[in-house]
Amino acid sequence: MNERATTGVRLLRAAGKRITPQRKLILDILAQTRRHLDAYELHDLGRRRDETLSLATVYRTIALLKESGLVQELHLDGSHHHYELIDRVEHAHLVCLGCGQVFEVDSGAFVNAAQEAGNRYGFAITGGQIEFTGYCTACRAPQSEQAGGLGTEAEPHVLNFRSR
Amino acid sequence: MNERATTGVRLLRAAGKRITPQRKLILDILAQTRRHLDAYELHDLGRRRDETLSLATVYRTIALLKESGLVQELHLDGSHHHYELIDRVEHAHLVCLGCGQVFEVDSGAFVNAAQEAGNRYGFAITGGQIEFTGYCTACRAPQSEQAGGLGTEAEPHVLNFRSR
DNA sequence: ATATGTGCAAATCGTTTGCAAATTC
DNA sequence: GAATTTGCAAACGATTTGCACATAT
Repeated sequence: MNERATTGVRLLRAAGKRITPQRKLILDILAQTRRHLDAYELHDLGRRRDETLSLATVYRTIALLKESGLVQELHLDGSHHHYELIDRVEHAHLVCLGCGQVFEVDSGAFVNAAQEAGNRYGFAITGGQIEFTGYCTACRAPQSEQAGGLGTEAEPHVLNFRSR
Repeated sequence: MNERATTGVRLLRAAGKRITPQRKLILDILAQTRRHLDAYELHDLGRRRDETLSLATVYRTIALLKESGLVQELHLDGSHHHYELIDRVEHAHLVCLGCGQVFEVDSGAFVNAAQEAGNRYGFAITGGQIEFTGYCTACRAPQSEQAGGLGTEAEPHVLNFRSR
């Protein structure tokens, strides 16, 4: 079992929750998958290792992990949710309206701005989601472009794509 | 009819869409309401001026306005969507996990960070949503009870994430 | 005149829940 | 052994859709 999953198990146990094979399985899948998974995918992947895993358990486990602060719920599109293990590394999501891919980018600047905004309004920030829509390099090409290209274009980390 | 609503009508018309009393009504409500409305509220408010307005039309109109770029869909909680007329003023949302209130904070810092991130990755940003969860000043005080058991330990993550 | 939009009711989709059996502590 | 968790199927709430009628252009 992945190290991140092991950490998750420890935290769950510390929170007084029982450790079941289903919970371990789901944690492990979340821990070793780079993409943002939705409940259906989680169920699907889970069944490859435990055929009897039910969708209801997937949802209940997700809820548990959310409550325990281990998992973050994302709203990448209007129709359903995606989930990811909460990482110490803050990041923002860039959702391409052309191909549907989701890119993850570091977001130190956003976090700083958030911290500042929080302080200014007396609001204690515990988490959040930063998401931008737009067009990735590939999807931009066919149309008019804008001279925004810097010489050095870093490659964002590709995570996931989905058609609706 | 509100000025913002009038602008909306003009834009719709320009997009080759027909202007119906229902659409005007919904635009007008969106334009003069400060809160972020969900479909149900929109329907409810709409009916006060047109009793026959159907929920289906509300949804269809929202979809139309989204497509036309007039309305933004927000994911303020896990269960359903909220909508707001798109404004030129960028802002982030602070969602209080205690009372559920949504605070809007204007923030140039986020916009700058977004612009920079976009350039860096060759991603053309067209819109987005910045949302943070936490506790507002009023809800901050009452927050340490949760001692759900024997020796339960608190860890770095904020527990007790609440979804509505 | 004709394409488009509407209300209604039924359908769909993601998600939640009641219950009895199975499992963890 | 007691309390919790599971799978199943049915229930749910938000959103969508098929259809016949009404309306905007």
